[in-house]
Amino acid sequence: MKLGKTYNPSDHELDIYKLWEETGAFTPKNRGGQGSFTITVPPPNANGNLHLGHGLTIAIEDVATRYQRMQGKAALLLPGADHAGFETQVVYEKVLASNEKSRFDFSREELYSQIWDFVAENKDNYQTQFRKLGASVDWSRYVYTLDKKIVDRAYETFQKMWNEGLIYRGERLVNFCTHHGTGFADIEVEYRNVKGYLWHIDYPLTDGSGKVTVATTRPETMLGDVAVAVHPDDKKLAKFVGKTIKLPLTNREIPIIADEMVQTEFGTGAVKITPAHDQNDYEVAERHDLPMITVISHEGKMTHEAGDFAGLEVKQARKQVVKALEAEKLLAKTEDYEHSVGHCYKCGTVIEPLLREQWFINMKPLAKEALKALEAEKIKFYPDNKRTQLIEYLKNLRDWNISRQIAWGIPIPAFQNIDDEQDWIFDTRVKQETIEVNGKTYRRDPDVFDTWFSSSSWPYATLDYPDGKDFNEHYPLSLMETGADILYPWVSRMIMFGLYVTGEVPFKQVYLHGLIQDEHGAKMSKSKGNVVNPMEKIDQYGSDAFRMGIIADESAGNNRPYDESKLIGARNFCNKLWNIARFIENKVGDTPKRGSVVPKTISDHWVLARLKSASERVGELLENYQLAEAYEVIYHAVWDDVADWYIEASKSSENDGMLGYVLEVILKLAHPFAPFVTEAIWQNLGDNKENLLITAPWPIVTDYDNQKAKEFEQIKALITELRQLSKNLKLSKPTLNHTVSSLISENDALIKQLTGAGEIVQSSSTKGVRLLSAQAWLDVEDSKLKEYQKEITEKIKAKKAAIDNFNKRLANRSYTENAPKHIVEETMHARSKTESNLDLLETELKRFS
RNA sequence: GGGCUCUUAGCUCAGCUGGCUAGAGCGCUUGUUUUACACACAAGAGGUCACAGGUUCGAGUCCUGUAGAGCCCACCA
Repeated sequence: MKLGKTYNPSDHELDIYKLWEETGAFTPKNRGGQGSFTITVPPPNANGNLHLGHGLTIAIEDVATRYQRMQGKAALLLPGADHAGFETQVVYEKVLASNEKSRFDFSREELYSQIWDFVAENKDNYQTQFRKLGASVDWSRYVYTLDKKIVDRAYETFQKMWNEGLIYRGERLVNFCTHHGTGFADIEVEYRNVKGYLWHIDYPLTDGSGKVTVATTRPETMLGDVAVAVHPDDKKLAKFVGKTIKLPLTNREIPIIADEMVQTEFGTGAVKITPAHDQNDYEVAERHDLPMITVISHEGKMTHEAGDFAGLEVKQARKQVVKALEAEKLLAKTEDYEHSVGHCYKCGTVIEPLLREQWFINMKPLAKEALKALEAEKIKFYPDNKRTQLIEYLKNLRDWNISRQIAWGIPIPAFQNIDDEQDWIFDTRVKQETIEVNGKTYRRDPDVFDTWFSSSSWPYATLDYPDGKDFNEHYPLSLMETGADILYPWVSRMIMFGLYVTGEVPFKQVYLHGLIQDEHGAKMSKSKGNVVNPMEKIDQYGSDAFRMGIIADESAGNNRPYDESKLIGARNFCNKLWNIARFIENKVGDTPKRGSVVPKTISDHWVLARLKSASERVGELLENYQLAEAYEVIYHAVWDDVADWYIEASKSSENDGMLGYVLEVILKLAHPFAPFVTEAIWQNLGDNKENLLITAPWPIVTDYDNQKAKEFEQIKALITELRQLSKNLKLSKPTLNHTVSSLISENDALIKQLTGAGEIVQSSSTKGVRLLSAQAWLDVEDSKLKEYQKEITEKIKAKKAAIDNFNKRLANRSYTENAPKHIVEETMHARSKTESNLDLLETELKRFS
C-alpha cells in the first residue's frame, strides 16, 4: 500500500484503536517478560469530559504500560470511572436548576435514581475520549465506583473498622456548607484570605466591678458564648478568673476561665468561647466541661437560641448584633483585619463549623502503619520529596469525617434504634429504610460515604480482593500515577487502607505529576476561559502529537505552563516517522525483509550502534519515569541518526535488509509514545495483522562492528566540516584532495552524496584549505582564502582558550592524583587533539599570510 | 508559624549518583527545492546556569546564607 505524502492522524486513529481492541491486545498476557506490570487509572468522573490533566495522566500511564508490554510483561492498564459523589450531585443540581427545580423537590431515593440515569447517559463520552487518547486499557476489566464489588469492599472495610473500634459516631464540629447542606472532611475545606474586621466588644462583669474586652471576627456568635478565656499568667487579666460576665444581648451569665490556648498578645488577650461554632473553642469547652449552645443552623440561619436574632441569615445577624452592641455602647473598637476563612470548594459559601453527629475514623492507628511503610521506603516516590511531605502530613493527621448529607453516593450501612439513640448497628440492607433486628426497629442512617472512603480501596477492590485471580497476579500495583494535588486526599488513604485491609502497600511506586497551567502560568479554569481542551488538540494535531507534546515538558511533581509549540514539534515528528517509512517503502516495497540484516557499509554499523544505544537508554529512562528525556532520545535517534544521516547515507549505497530493519526498530522505540502512527505504518507495511506492533517485543539491536561504526563517525565529522566550509566560502562542487586515506577513497560516493563535493582525488597537492577532521585539503581559489583568514584566527583563539583550560587542569597535581583515571585520560586525549588541531590551524594561517 | 518546590538561551523546559568546552523543542539569522518529508534540508547566532559565601583537584549539580516566584499545611479569637 502506498503511503500518502503527509501523515493524517484522523485517517488512521479510529481504525487502529479498533484493531487493538478487537484483537485483545490490551489483555494482559505474559510474553516472556518478568512478572506483571499494573496500573489502575485514577477514575475520572463518569459524567464529565476529560481535561488536560487527564490527558497527561493517560499519556504517562499508557507510555509506561506500552513499554512494559513490549518488555513481555503481563501489562494491565485498568480503566474505571468515578461516581464522584458530591461533584456529580452539584452538576446535577445545576441541571435541576435550569429546569427550575431543586434537590429539595425530591427524596434522596428519587435523586439517586435520577443522577444514576444522568451519569449513565454521559458515561460513553469519557470512554470515547480514552480511546482517542490511545489508552491501552483493558475494557473488559472496566470498573465503576458504584459497582457491587467496590461497594462490598467499602462495606467490609467499614465493618472491619467498626468491629475493631476505629469507627466512632460522635457529635463533633463539622465543616458544613449551608448551601449544599453537607459536611466535609477537614482536608476538603478551601481556606481563603478574607478582608474583614476585628470587633472589640466590652463584656461587663456581673458584679459591676468593670469589664473584660474580647476581640472577635464573628460578633454574631457571641450569642452562643459560654465563657470568656484568658491566659492563666496574664498579668492584667488573670485576676478576673472565677468572676462571671453578664453576656450582652442575652440574659445569660458566663464564667471567666483560664486556658493556655489564649495568646496574651493577640487581640485583647481575652477570648470569647463559642464551642458550637469554633474548633478551638470546642476544645476549650471540652477541657472545661462547658455547655455548647448552637446559634447557627445547618441552613445558615440563627436558631431560637439567638433570641431576638432568630431566623436571620448569618450575615444579617452579624450586622444586627453589631448595631445592637453599638446602641448599648459596648463596641469598643472596630479594626480592619485580614484572616483566613474556610470556604466550600464548589460554591464558595463560607464553611460553618457546626455540631453534628457524624461517623469518624480514628486515623492514628492507620497513619502509624503508613508512616512505618513510608519511612522504610516500601514505596518509591517520583519525586521523592512527596514522600517526605506525606510523612509530615501523616504525623499530624486528624480523624476523618466520612458522613456526607447528600443523595449521590454509597449509603452508609448503619442503622439506629428508633427507641434508643445510642444504639447503632452495622447492617448492609441499605435498600431498606428500616429493618428489624431482635424485635427492635432500626432506621437507616440517611447519609452516604465520603467518595474518598470507597476510592481508598481502589487498588485492591478493582483487582477482586481478596481471592480474585487478578489480585493474585497484579497486586500490589506497579505504579500509582496521579496528580500531586491528590496526594493527601487519595494517595495517603490508599496507602493506609491498603495496609489495613491487605497487609501490604497497595503499590510499589507513586508518580505524581504537577498541574498544567495556562501558557502564562495561571491556573486553568472555566471561569477564566483559559482552559485547553485535549480533544480539540487531538483533532488539531493528532493523538500521538498530543501525547508527546504534553510529555515533552513533563517532570515529576512540577507544575508547568501549557506549551503548544511542543505539540507542533511532536506533530512534525510523527510526519517524520511517516516519511521515513515512505522512503523505505519506495526502496524495499511493502514487505521489508525482516531477519536478513547484514550490515555492510560503515553507516550500517554506525546506525546499529546508535539504535542500540538509544534502545538501552530509553529503557533506563522509562524505568525511572524520565519520560521527557526518553522522548528526546527517541526523537533524535529517529530524526538525526536515522533520517538525517542513515537514510541520506543509504542514498549512495543501499542495503534493503538494513533499511527494513532500521524502520522496524524505530517504530518499536517510538511506539509507546506515538502508538497510532507507528502501528499505522506497521500495518501498512506487509502483512502484520497477526503480528501487531503493540505486542511486539522491545528491540534488542543486532550486533555490529564497533570499529566500523567509529569510522563512520570520522566520515561524519569530515562531511560536517566540508559542508561548513562550502557554505562559508560559498563553494560549489569543490574538489577534495587527500593524501593516502583509504577511508576517504572507499567512501567517496558517500561523501559526494552528502556534501555536494565535485571530485575526490588522491593527490599530494596540499593546495587550498586543510581540514581538521582528516588529512585532506579542500581545493579553494586563493582569492577566497583571504575570507577564510578571519575564521581561522577565531578558531585559533577558541582552541587556545580550550588548551589553556586543559593545561590548568592537568598541571594541578591534586587533579591528576585524585580524579578517576579515565577522566584524566579523557582530558589528556582532548588536549592533544585540540593541540594538533591548533597546529594545523596555525600552519594554515602562516601559509595564507 | 511549619513543610515542600522553583530561579539555566528570546519563550517553555531537560540536565538523575559532582567530571560540561552547559543541552532540547519552538522562535531567530543565512542558504537550499537535493532519490521520503517546507510539518523539510544544510550552516549558524544566542547562556558570567538568580546572587554571595563554603566544601572539593573539580560545582549548573552538594552545603549555608540572601533576594525573588509558587504550592501545601496550621487551633491568625
